Amino acid sequence: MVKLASWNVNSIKARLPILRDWLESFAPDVVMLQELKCQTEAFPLLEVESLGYHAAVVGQKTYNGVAILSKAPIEDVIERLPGEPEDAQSRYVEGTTFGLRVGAIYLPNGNPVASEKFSYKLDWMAHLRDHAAALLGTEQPLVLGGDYNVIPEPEDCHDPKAWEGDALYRPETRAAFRRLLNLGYVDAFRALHNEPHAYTFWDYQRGAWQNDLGIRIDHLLLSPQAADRLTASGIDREPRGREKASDHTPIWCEVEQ
DNA sequence: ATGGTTGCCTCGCAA
Repeated sequence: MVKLASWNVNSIKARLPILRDWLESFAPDVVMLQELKCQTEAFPLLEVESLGYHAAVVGQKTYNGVAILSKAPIEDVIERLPGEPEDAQSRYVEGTTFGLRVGAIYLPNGNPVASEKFSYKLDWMAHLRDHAAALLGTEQPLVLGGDYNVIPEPEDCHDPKAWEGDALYRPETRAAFRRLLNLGYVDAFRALHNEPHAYTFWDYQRGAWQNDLGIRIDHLLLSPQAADRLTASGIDREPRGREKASDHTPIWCEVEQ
């Protein structure tokens, strides 16, 4: 069994105490991290290695930044989304570990919609789709996980009306996410859970966590060969309730070896 | 319609 997780930590430095506790207690084999908000050289590599993990890190000062942690070596790492070779933003890292091809994704937020940020998001999603399609051709078990900044369906938020017009819920955004699924990828959470209002992100503001006013925007997408082996999935709400929490909480799945 | 919060790092920007 391989236990994989994804977590937008909203600053690796600010989250290090919670991350350390969670790695020890939850003990995932593979973790996809987003929003490191630090340069690659500033990543706490020794700390992570002392907890028993290898790491592939693509950092950036102040913004973005992604990593894969794994209890096994990570091979054949790529640090950019193919098709976005000159992307100045660190939003993608991919490698092979435990016999799985794993991609860690921090998809652009895209707000405000009436700006170039939204077209950047849609372009990025088109490139992700192209790459995800190419990967399927390899017939490997694939896990593309991360903060997609996409609310797939109305039941993935508390109040769809409140999200109308937002880049996370725009029809173009949801269609682009469906185009990814339509290639043959499976949402590891939705494949095994049909309950609505299961969230992965709660805003720091307006008591969103206390009132469970969240959104489900972090996803683990599995290729058919990985989905065949899916045995469990879930959302670990525990870290979101802690002091100095990230605004996201970890999602996870288990696949048979 | 606005503001509320966090993290960066420098007092504004992104989320």
